[in-house]
Amino acid sequence: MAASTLSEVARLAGVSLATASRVLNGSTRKPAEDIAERVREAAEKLGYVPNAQAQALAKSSSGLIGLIVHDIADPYFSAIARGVQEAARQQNRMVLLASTSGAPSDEREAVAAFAARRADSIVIAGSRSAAPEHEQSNVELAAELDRYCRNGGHVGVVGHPIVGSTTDEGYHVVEVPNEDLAAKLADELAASHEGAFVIVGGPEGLFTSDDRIRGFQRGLADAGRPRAEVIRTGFNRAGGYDAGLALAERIKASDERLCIFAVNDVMAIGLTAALRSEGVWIPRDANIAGFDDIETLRDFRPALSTVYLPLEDIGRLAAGDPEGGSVVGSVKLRRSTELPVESQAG
Amino acid sequence: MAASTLSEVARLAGVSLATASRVLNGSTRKPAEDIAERVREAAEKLGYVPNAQAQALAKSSSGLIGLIVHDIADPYFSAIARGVQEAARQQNRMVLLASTSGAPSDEREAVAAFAARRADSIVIAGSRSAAPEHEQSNVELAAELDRYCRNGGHVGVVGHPIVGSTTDEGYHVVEVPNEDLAAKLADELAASHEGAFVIVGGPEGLFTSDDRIRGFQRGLADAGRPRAEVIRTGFNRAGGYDAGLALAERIKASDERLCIFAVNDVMAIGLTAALRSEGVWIPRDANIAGFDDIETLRDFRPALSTVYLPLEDIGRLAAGDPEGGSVVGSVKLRRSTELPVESQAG
DNA sequence: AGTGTGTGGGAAAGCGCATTCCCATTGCTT
DNA sequence: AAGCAATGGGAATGCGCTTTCCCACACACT
Repeated sequence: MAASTLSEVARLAGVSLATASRVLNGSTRKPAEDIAERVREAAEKLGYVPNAQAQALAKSSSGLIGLIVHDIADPYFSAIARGVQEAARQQNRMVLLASTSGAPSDEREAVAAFAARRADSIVIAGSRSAAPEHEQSNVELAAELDRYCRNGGHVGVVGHPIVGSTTDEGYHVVEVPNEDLAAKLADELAASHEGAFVIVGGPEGLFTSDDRIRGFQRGLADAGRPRAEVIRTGFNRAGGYDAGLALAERIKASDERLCIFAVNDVMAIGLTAALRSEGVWIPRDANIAGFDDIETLRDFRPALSTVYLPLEDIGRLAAGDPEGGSVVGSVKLRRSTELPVESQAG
Repeated sequence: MAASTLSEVARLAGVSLATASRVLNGSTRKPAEDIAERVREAAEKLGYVPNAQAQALAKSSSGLIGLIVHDIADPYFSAIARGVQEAARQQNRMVLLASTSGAPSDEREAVAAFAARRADSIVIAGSRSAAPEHEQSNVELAAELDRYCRNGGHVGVVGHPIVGSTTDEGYHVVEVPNEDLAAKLADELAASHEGAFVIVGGPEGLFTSDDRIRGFQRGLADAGRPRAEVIRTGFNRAGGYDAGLALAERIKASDERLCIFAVNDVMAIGLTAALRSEGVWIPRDANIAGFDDIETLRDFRPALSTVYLPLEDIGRLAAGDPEGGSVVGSVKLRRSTELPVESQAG
């Protein structure tokens, strides 16, 4: 990646380095117009592209925003990424991407890499995990982030603060009202569903999942309904699918009508697919609700009852949109939790 | 983003800058173990994080891969992004992201920004457009890329070469057999569908779309079928939806059975949604096929006949996976293009 | 005419690091 | 024991740029 340099431009234009710099890369001092023109011409002729690395080094600000997600191909994360990307564009920065499949140790590595690149800020979008096997890595991650913040970095976290983090200067958490929204969802579902509820959740310790489970249970309790049974599985489509296979048995074996809450849409889709493959129809034989209101899945039928989350805004906020704002979601009741019409119910 | 520097570490460890550098950032020369240990201790104590910018400047290689997509939240692109991300990880690099909504002028800007950051390579994933209003921007984009390549950059393009590009050193196109696969799809569909075909394509000039249209027409011709009518619309869900609304009228007005090929899955989904909202059922009243076999949409029902594309591999290849490999897709016939069972046909 | 003020270009000092070159030391060889 | 290569640490240079400081000059003022 060799390219022509500022000093080449300066030489060709017959001016000093300082002048060339002032002309080409916005400074407070504006050289005379005739000189400026000569410099611009020279730059054009040489195909000069300023070296951002060198600029960053000289003025110690890289114009980079680091984004950490579990999986960029997951629609939940790609929606957030879009928001981050937009914010970056507005701030005239660029987004550095890191996917970690959720392992805190990978996240730590990513933070270190971002810190090495002197990213101006870091956005961590994946859900935090309090699982015992992650404890050690979490501590290290927290340490890495603290160090980053102490050195003047800004970090925006979606959902929950990093476990064990001590600093809070430069620290910024975008609170997602997972628990409240899940409670509200439970409440609204309880209004139309009389049977039992089952929750299909992610692995124990995953905050996002746990929050939604807790909220849902609270909502049920407030509505005077018994606690729902919780099935633990993977926090992705495959997890939902597995749970679906297990539940299909139960549904076919009894004639109790179940309302199943999968803690995210992608899981709900997997769940539905499994049930369908076993001959269980939604909403004929059971009800299903999800969470996130993923855009790509809205055309899915039966339309999924879910909770809308402004993912793009969340990304924007985490990336430090100066406008600020807070996260409000809303419950979307759709066909997947309607009572079956009599004529279909056979 | 101030942080402790190598020279601080060196001073604390009581060694020279050179030695500290050799210890901490893999060099061919390995200092003695006791000294190395002292340096590492000092680094640890100071929380030293090497400045990648400075390293890049010193050894002129940034470890960055630039990725340009139309929209990171589009599942097509996020799947490719995942592949790029993986390749980057293997190469020990990081991914710089840029979304451009498909405007060549934005793409040019992104390339310039990547060049400024001295990205080692650039991956351009969005489809090229030959639309007249983009002509000027395309020329500029090509120029920018040529310059980047001339300066030693590598670029990987998915699908088609940049219009008007002259260089080919460092230039690398991942060919996607859109046309052939579309032809094959048409061929297989022609085997079971007797009525007319309609193609819902993107705007004229968009290569990916045009290729698929051309291929589909060729496939029809080879199967001895008349050319399909082509409807031009947006290359996204909204475009598909609009086309669906228009087609619903026609379908309801005649009793001819249509097979509609939407040039990508997301459009096909929009199309289906529109038809459904107008009371047209798939596959009862018409057939629909898409393209891409987007993972998230596979659970969609009626299951979409489509063409599988190894998007992740495509991303990996474009990012310069040393393993190489070529892109092979395959036709997936599913329920959306099956003939309706008699009992449903009423 | 002499001093003051402002204007605008240039020289040079870093920013944090890799790397080349140099030199002192050590351990061998004959 | 003298001469040699090999080993390993340090000084210094440069990567490309920004920015401070300095200086020459032009103009206006008393």
